[in-house]
Amino acid sequence: MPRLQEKRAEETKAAIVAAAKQLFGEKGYEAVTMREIAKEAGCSHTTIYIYFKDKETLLHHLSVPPLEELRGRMETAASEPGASAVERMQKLSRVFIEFCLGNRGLYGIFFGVNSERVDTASPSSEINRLRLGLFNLLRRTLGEALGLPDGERLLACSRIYFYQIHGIAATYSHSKESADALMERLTPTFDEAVAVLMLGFNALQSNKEVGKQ
Amino acid sequence: MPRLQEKRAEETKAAIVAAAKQLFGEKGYEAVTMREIAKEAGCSHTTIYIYFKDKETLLHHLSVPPLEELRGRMETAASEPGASAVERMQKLSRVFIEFCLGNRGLYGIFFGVNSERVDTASPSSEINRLRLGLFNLLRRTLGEALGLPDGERLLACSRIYFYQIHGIAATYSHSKESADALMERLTPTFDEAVAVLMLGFNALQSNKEVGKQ
Amino acid sequence: MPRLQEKRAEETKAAIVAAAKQLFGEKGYEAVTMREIAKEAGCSHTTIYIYFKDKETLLHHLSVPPLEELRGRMETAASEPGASAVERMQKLSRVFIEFCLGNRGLYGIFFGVNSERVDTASPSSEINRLRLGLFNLLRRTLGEALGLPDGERLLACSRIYFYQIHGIAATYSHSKESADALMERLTPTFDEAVAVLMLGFNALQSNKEVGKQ
Amino acid sequence: MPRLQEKRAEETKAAIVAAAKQLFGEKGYEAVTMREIAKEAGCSHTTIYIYFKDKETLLHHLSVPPLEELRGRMETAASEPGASAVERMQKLSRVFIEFCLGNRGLYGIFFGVNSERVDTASPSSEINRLRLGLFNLLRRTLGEALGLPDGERLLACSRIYFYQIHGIAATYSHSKESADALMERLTPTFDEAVAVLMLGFNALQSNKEVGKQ
DNA sequence: CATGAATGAGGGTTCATTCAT
DNA sequence: AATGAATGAACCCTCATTCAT
Repeated sequence: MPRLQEKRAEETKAAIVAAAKQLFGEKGYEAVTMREIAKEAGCSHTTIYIYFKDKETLLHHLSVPPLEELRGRMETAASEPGASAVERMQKLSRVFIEFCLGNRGLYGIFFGVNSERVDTASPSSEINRLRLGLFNLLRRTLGEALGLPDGERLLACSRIYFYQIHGIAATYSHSKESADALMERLTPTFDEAVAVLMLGFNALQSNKEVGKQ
Repeated sequence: MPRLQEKRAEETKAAIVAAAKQLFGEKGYEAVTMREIAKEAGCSHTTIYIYFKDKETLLHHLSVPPLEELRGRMETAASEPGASAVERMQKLSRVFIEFCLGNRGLYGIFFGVNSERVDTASPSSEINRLRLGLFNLLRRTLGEALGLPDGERLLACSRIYFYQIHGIAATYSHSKESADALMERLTPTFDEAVAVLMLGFNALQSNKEVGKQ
Repeated sequence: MPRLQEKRAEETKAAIVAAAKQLFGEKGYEAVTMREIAKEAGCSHTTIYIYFKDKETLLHHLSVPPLEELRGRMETAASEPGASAVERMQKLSRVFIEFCLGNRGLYGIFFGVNSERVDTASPSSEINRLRLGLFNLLRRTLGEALGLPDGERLLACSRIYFYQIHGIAATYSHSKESADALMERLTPTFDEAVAVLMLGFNALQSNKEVGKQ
Repeated sequence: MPRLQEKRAEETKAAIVAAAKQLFGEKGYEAVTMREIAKEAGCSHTTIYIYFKDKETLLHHLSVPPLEELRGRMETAASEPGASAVERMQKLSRVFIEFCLGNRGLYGIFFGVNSERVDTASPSSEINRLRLGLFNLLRRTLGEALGLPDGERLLACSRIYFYQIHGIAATYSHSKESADALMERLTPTFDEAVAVLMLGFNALQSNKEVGKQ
């Protein structure tokens, strides 16, 4: 009954993942060394290679579950019943922002980086797939909220919307304040940002329709 | 006649700065080596150490002038006569975005960075001062455009505005497309983003005023 | 009933030896890892250490049987009835060459080696013994083929003969072609090499006898 | 006048080359580490990278000059006036063998290895070119000595000849005796080997001609 | 002023080997 | 008997930096 050993192994792996997550988050992918991660995880640096083929693989194993959880939470927020369009978008945005602030530096890895590796390998492309999925979810939800069909118009609005929440995350992703503190302090601002955008989108819409007449 | 030597020295220093600016801009701080900079500048890598204590110092000496130039250009844009409020903000934003995309790697340094080093050294704080200056310029201009007095209200709007343009810069700061190509392709979107925000701000204003009545 | 266990153990050991033999043969000693051997043998890499103190020991335990088999086959070839002297030597050589090419990496270990380790351990000396045995077999057979008594003369001829077949083996021991392919393509050349040597030995003999007269 | 520095640099480089030559020779390419070489050369291991891009480059820079010198010496031997065919071949062979024994382990690198890298890069291919050049020189000289035209016949003879001298080199390339000692002790045998081959080639020739009649 | 030479610290990764189960 | 977990030593290589000229 090698249960005990198995458990130990999973603990080690978890410790590695946790350490890597924290360090990547704090200092960025490149700046973190395998040895640092190992020390933080309380094991030898070679042990990491038992569980992860290399540094990049570690990163990706680290990135996928959180991103999938984020997707789940965003989907929930997007389909919340009995909420106005604006409220839904605000919830969606809060979920996204909170995730980014809770994962700090990792965030930079998810949404920055790697333009040059998009095409190369599979691990990276899985992240890209997830990224794209998030963006599509955003677009769909925004389309419903604005009553816009798929198309250039909606795409442009989605981009603008994405810039906004991406900008929020980016702005605070290096702050020393905790995610909780930031959320508490700034949620009104974030909500207002969403409200402003929605108002603006609608106003633009009206203008154009008026223009058409 | 030490004039000649002095001049030569100035030239060398300028070459180093230019090379570093370009390379940091293209590839980011970490990815550039001192030897690369030296080769691009046409001197030995040891020469760099004559003018700059170390790599980081070089970076900071390098960051200030572009940021100051940016400030200048933004100020010009902000005070352009005979332009509507929206147009002024759009110009301002384009200047900012173009700068960020044209300086890629540098951009990450100006607006990302270094929570842990903000307090350490002085050069960093100069960057912070400049950063703050830019934000104030933005706020002032936006205040004028919206007819808002200084205060919480304007601050919130400025933040939201900043998120937007920061998000734009962040989104494309890792793209492989050239700054020019990106600007050509996306300027309409960027302008629209500004327009949407302005519409939204105004709409919010009206709502509130209506609410007050 | 420890019989069953013992049998299982024998099987495992045999599997390890077989795997190691194949892999060392294919890729050479250094290029093969213990884990590779274990995987090929269908056991854990730690199991290997139950049967063999370390990698080197495994190598030596591995080397002896093939060499003994080679000796057996060479003896058979040497005493083939109803064959001319030249044919016997050709057969003998083919057996040797085929063995070397079929065992590639191993070959280098048998005949290359390790000047610095010859004296260290005993296992090596067993290999040396076998090596010597092979050489003696060669000499004896050649002596019969040439009608030469033991002595300096025969020794010199044997050496020359050995250089030839050793050279053949060495030449192709790094080729990527399979042993079979090489044998098919080059057997005529190898046979001719032997024929040339035998003709040469005989001619030399005649010359000397003529000289004596 | 940086002459002094230049001189120092060349000394260092020479020391590295010498150390690498010795160590590669003693222990083989793979078994030698850059740090070992550096220690032997009396410098830091990073210094090696100033002069040589990487380990393989070092090897090749190390291999080419000796091989070219060998070629020169073999050409001289091949064209020695007033020598019989056999004598010329003997001289040629002695030069080759002496070189191999004098360069021990390096020899294994020149004439063993790297079938798999023949196609990859340039450095390796330069060695291959040299190797081929030597073989062609051998073939040409042997053709003249035997009065054979270019063709399959000569090619087969050349191969057999090459096996012989390659076998000699291989046989003693791991011996602990010095090159000089070996040459002194075994030159008669080597010469005889050549003589036997030449006799054999000629005899074979006669046989065939007789057969044709 | 400017440079080539030289280095130490450290990067990711591999591997034979040991330990606890 | 057999295994998975874990490790330390070592490998090749890079880089910012210093020293002597």
